[in-house]
Amino acid sequence: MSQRPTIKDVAKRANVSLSTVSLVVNNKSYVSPKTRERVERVINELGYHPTSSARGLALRKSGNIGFILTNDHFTQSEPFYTKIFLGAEFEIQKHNYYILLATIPKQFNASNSIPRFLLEKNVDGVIVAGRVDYKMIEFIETMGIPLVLIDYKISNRQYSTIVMNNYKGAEQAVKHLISHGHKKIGFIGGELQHPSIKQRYIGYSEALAGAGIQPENNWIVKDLPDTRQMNGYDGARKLFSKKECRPTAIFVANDAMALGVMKYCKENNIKIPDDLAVIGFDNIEASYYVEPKLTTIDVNKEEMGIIGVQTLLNSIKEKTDIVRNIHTSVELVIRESCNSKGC
Amino acid sequence: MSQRPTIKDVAKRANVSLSTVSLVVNNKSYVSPKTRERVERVINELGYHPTSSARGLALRKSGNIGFILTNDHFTQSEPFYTKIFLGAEFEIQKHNYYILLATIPKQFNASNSIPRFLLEKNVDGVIVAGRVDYKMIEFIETMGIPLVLIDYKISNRQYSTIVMNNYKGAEQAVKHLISHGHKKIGFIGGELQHPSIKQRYIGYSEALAGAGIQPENNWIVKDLPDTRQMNGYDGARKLFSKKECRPTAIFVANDAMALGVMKYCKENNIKIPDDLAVIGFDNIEASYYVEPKLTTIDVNKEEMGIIGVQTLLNSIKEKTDIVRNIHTSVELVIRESCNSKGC
DNA sequence: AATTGTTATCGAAGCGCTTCGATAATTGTG
DNA sequence: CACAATTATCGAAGCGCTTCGATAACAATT
Repeated sequence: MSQRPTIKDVAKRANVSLSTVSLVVNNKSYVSPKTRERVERVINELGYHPTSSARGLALRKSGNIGFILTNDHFTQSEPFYTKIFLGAEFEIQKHNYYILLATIPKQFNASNSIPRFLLEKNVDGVIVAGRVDYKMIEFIETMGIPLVLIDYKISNRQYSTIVMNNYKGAEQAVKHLISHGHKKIGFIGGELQHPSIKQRYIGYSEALAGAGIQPENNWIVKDLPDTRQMNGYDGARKLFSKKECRPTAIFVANDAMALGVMKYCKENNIKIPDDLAVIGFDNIEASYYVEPKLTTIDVNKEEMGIIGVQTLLNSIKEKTDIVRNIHTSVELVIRESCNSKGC
Repeated sequence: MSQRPTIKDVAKRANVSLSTVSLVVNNKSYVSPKTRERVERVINELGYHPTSSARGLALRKSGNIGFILTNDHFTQSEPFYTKIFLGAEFEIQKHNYYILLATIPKQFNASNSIPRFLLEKNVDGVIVAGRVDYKMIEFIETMGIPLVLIDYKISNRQYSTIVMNNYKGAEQAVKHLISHGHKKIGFIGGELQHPSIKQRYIGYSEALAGAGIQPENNWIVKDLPDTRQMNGYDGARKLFSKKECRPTAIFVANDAMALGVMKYCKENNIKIPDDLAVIGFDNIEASYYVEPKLTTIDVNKEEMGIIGVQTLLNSIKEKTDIVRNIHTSVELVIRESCNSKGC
């Protein structure tokens, strides 16, 4: 079984020195077109690929980046983080890096939760996806490793961050409702201290303001304890308990709650979209299977991963600590839940 | 900013040679307890960790193993493969390896679907999870890299394989029904050419035989085109269209179809578990949320990952090509869908 | 006391690559 | 045409580790 070829084999066969081969491979410095071409041919003939550990040793770089998330985020059935990871994985290939994935427990514990690649300094940078214990972030910071956060915004601290454009998504949703003639557009949401939800609420408010609509207080439910489906149900009940001047459309802060709203409507004979238009946010899988299909805002998860990688790689290249905050794109997906004409 | 310590720093500080430090770290050969202790102390003081690329270069091993699955498997909402990966990741840490994950398209294409870690020989072994294009397998084989398949059995070929114990699971399911007094126990399943489903059917048959029960043909539907929910629904319809001698219990070959069966029953006023006991297989998330909660067979996904890693690491250590076929454990989870007394 | 075996430590070579500085070949300039 | 500047190639050192073979110290056996 022949060993895989090394740079030496290539050099010998192409009748050049090791250095020249290396220069060709990394296309650096001056190499004449003839020799470059010859070396490249030999590389193809032999199927030569540089060994990453040798290269890593010489360059004092690992060629890896770390990807950290909590294991409950990773295994949740909505493949949100999985898709972010997929985007990252896709992008990283182009840059000839590898991703080392580490899942950590929700409760961080310095003695056993630290990914080995950090201890061994086997990564040139780290992506953290989703909320993790802040001590984890601190640890990475003290190691001086470039860091990018995806879908996790830490206020008061300066980290490069990739988040979806919640504001714009909300705005689009509301504009869509307005374009259908709706004027009485309600909002249902909870956990307003959560930055994403807050941005969605702001987007809602400003879109209305932009259209010259002054929302009434009883169109709005924003004191729900969290963003689960049952709270959407409760929110709808609260909202419809007040008889006077009901909204004809509702922007719900996420799909899970929107499903709850729809459930309430079904049970109370409120027809969607005829009596009430409903629009959600997130484009979870269930939003497609519910009856009627939910119109919602899609988040480009893969893009979040891609941009995350690009941002991290930039931070690795430049040595300065530029902090970038990026809002990734968001898209209205029109289905069946708000086809009504507003009244 | 002080560089991270190397083996040299440790040696100097502990007043020994590089070799001795290396021997301590890998605890090989003879080192006197005193020096060992001293070296270890210095290692802790400095926070020394060997650099994996240097080690990899010297040992001509990467210290990585590759984990390959198709991207649709990875992103499906039931986190089956994700959990297998998680188990693998958990186990690999103990052995000081890293996992490099690569997702490949369903349609294999030799020019761009080959994970980079294979081309660069940057892995010491590979795990393939779930069905992938056979050309992928062949490619790995020709590279002479140790390989373990998880949840993917290829007949006629000899690969180490980790699959759940479908036979035993089916047997347990049927025995559970029998223990509730059921004698007329039906089977609904499709895609019998699929090895897992086939094993489940065999387990069903033999469990009945073992109890001295001769199943009647019209208790059994096994010609469904695939294993999706709607086929379970259809299967139930077929089964209940024949009036004579209905089963009092059904073992459905997977939860998805079981859900379909339950839907049919609900629509046709067949009460579960009173009129009909239903048991599924897989323990998907929805099986917990359905009404009544589905009794089913749980598959230990993490264990599959763990055993997969152990098996692969064994193959890497021994140079011989021992082929191991392992059936991982499976567990009855009793919920609400077969609490009836059989008639 | 001489011989053998065991235990402990070390020096040096080598793993496959990058890169600095030296040198050689080529081209451009006045 | 002489000289400088540019382009092309190479040798050697070094990245941080493992390991072979040598040597030394010590213990056990005749």
